Amino acid sequence: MTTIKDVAKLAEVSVATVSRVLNKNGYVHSETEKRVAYAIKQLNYKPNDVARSLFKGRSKMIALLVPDIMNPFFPELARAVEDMTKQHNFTFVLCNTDDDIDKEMAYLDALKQKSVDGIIIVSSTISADNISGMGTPIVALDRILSSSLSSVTVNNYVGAKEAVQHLKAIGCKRIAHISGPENVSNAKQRLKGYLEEVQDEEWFLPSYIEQGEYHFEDAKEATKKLLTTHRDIDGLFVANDLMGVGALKAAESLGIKVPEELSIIAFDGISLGETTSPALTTMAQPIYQAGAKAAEIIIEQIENQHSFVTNEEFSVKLVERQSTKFGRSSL
Amino acid sequence: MTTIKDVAKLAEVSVATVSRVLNKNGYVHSETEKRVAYAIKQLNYKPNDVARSLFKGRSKMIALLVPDIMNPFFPELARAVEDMTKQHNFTFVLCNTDDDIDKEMAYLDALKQKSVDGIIIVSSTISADNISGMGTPIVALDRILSSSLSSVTVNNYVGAKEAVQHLKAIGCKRIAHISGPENVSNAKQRLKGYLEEVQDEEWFLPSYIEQGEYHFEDAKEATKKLLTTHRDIDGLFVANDLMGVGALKAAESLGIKVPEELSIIAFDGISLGETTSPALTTMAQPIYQAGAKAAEIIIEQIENQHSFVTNEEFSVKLVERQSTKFGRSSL
DNA sequence: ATGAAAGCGCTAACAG
DNA sequence: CTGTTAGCGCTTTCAT
Repeated sequence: MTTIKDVAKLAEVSVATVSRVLNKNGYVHSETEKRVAYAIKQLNYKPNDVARSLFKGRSKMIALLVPDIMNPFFPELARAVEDMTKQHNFTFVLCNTDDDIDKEMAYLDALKQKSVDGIIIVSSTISADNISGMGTPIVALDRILSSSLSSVTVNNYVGAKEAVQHLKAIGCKRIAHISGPENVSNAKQRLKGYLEEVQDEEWFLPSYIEQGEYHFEDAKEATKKLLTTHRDIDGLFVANDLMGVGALKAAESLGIKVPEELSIIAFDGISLGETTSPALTTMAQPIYQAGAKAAEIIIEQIENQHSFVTNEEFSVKLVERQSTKFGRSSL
Repeated sequence: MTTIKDVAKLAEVSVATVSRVLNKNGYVHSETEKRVAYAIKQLNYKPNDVARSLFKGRSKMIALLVPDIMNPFFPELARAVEDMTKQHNFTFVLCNTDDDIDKEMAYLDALKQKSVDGIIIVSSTISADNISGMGTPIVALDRILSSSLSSVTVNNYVGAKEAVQHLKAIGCKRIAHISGPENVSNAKQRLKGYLEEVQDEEWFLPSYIEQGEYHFEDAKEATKKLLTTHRDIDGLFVANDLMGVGALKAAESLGIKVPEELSIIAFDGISLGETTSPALTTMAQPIYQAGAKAAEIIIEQIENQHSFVTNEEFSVKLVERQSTKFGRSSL
């Protein structure tokens, strides 16, 4: 491995001078600089990041912790964070936590020991205590962890209301909800939005709500149960797209036609929703923008050494595909 | 930040002794050990990995480079690598390359500068020259890069043949192929397997092969083109599942019923194929096993400092779902 | 404009 | 069994 010493020797200067040209700071004669640059090229020298990190206490790394890398929502989000971090010359590290507090803490520890500069985290189990005194900038993404932490989210409550309003608008008379995990802030907000829209309807029953994890299979089972007990449901708002395709499958297996007999709308706007038949109507989040924004915030905090709490909330947008159909009121 | 010195001071020993109990090597009196352990707990001390890495020249990190994190195949693969590396106390780093040689080289450089211990790479652009003299163990996964490199793959050729044989067995008379990128080794093998099965059939035409990237949209377009020019095709072998769902969508948009009028079989066995209607028949790879095996190999190479070339090839298995249907011969 | 030297936190001889 | 010390490769005062 070639080190700064080798370069110094070849260029016949001290290591300090090499370091100066490497970091473009301090004075160095243009002649000397040329010699050093030449030596660097000659030896194909690359500075050792580890040594640099040790001295600086910083590593030029940013990590993203996500609960489930197999849910396509998170790769899309990760993609955005990756692009933005790379653009600012940070190395991007993606960590999968299974929404398991132990894994999360293990990662947080490991990352701290590696002098990671900033952490973006999607979590529902971490509390403010867990991260106080980390000494590393942290921003919450997709889910709110604590009011003392910067966050980037979408307006889940309003989006959920709009989803239900859409179902009403196309003529649905009995609207049910497959909700997400109760400990996840965005699932709670989506449920709240749903409730706000339906709780005063005379047809509403608490059993119109079926809960599941943010997984395909879970949603399939939940939907089957729901549709079996309530054959009169003609509209379904599902907490996210991954569950939405599960709901689609469940309806199919029960011989219920979507959208003719049942309209389904979900939430997220991931591309998975475009691959199904019928394609899934959804409240689309600006996923890429959200990820990019989180990255921007963390980079800002890192580079300016501050920690103002910023809370960014994007809004979601109805994307009509084939799983909802206008004119149902004529049934 | 609390360092080894703080612990030494509190325990009233030298830093060497603290280091000894930390690494459980060398002799240390059990009394002293207790004092040190107590001090460590007291201060909640965690050794600084950066300093450790600098000294050792190793970082306890393993990286996986994948071409497209948005293709669900890779998160599944990543999941396996992650589990296995974590199990051996390595930190796992996932990098997205877009199959772009510049990004790949940039990552390889960055990872080397961070003293990453081993790299698992899924690539079709990297050549042996690019990685010779990296000094870091590398293993190729999913795609073969060079005969001098350890690799973990599946038997694409045989799998492809079996896929076509399945279509024949259920009575397909005109079997076409949507192939993957021509520079990707597994796509080439799958194409070869297809050709081997069909080239001597009297109905075979070169235009029964349509090529595309490993993407949903690409496959959709390719399939539309294929099915529009050849209305007599009744069997379709698609290079991977992501493209397979694209093909499904294309057939739907042309009003061609799957599997009644057209049987479709793809390759990979990712869970995406279970979410569509009809669900996708596929040649399933042991994705998790392959990822885990690649991780095992790299860990072996790291821990035993050797670099025997190992080539592991798994076989694939037919998973019949709804996009292929028996009894087509009676048409 | 340049070099010498201290030190980031840790480990591994070496000496006792 | 324990402490002293020399680095790992780099950056940054502090001299000159």
